[in-house]
Amino acid sequence: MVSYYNHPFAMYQKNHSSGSNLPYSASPSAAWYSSNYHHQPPNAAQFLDPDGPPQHMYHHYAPHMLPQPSPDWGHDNYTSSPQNGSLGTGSSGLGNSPGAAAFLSLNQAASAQNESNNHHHMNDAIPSLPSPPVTVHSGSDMSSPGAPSSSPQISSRPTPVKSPYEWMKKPSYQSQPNPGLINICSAPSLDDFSMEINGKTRTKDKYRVVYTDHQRLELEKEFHYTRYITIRRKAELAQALGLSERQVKIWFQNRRAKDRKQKKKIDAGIPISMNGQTILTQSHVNSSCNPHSNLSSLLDVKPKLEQSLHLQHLHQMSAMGMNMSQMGLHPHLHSHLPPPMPPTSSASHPQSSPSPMLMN
DNA sequence: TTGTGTTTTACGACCTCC
DNA sequence: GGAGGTCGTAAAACACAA
Repeated sequence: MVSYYNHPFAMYQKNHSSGSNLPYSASPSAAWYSSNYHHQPPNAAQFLDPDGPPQHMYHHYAPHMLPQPSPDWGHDNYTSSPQNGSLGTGSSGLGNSPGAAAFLSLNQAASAQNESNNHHHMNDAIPSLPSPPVTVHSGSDMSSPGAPSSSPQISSRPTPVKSPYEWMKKPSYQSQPNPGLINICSAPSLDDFSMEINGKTRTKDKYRVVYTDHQRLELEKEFHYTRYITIRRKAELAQALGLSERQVKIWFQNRRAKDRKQKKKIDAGIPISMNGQTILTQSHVNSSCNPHSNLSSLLDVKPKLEQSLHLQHLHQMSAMGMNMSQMGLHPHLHSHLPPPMPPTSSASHPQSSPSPMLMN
């Protein structure tokens, strides 16, 4: 079973083929293997100095300071109106497919990369975005404060679509009118939120909320910039997405865990396949210096185009010698070619590796 | 429709660091 | 002590086959 459903970049594409349990074959982990896995977590000082990370922190990650991908990169077109069901109906001239828009954005980014310099990828994109589910509580570290309303309509995901354009008709689960307003108006007080489940305190409203496609997209994009988000970026992202900082933090933790899990699968020799086509194996990981391996991260951006077309375009870009920078992606995705294999010890055995806060 | 498997949020336990 | 890390797990949400 292959499900791209939950992948923020593939949120519009449902793959109904069987053969793999992985949610997306060219997973972020794949991208990570090819570009990021050698990075170590920044230390505490880096996190704790939002305004002045050490110089090497910029080397590691500084989307605020580095040339940013074009704001078009998946934002303006198909994430422009995640709350009102107008996903993909933005200004893209490439049909109404959000994926197509996303893909177009990549190409636009390639040509407009210079223009994207000095732009913060989130700050550029987010302000124009509609309000995501609004955090109810002023505190930034509450549990699920930004959770969508308990309305089943809001919390349920979009109905799986059959037509490539079906998504245009059906509002996403998060595309209900003013979910944030619902949150604000109907959310119980903090004291009313907790309840006991098997002796554990959980939120009463929902055991867990389902993040909107837009939220996951932005989180995923941020994750591709860096596996370890800084305090500053965490706050920005939380505010931009209407999540609490705690939610952002936990999302990154879970995301890293997911990466490790997938890495273990790859290390175990379990190929990651898509549409019955094996596209990521240990050999792919080992050959991460291959230009195509950099492109593997782009496979996360699964547009609503036919995948073959998508892959074709990627290969075309590759053949044209287009690198990540030219496509407007974050420099460290391409400037730090990793060793053939990521240091498995650091990823899988935290006890045997330096703590993130040890890293300097 | 139902059962099963996977993924996604969220948390607790425990760790290190400052 | 508080921050954030990993690890393991619970349960909701979801996909898909029977």
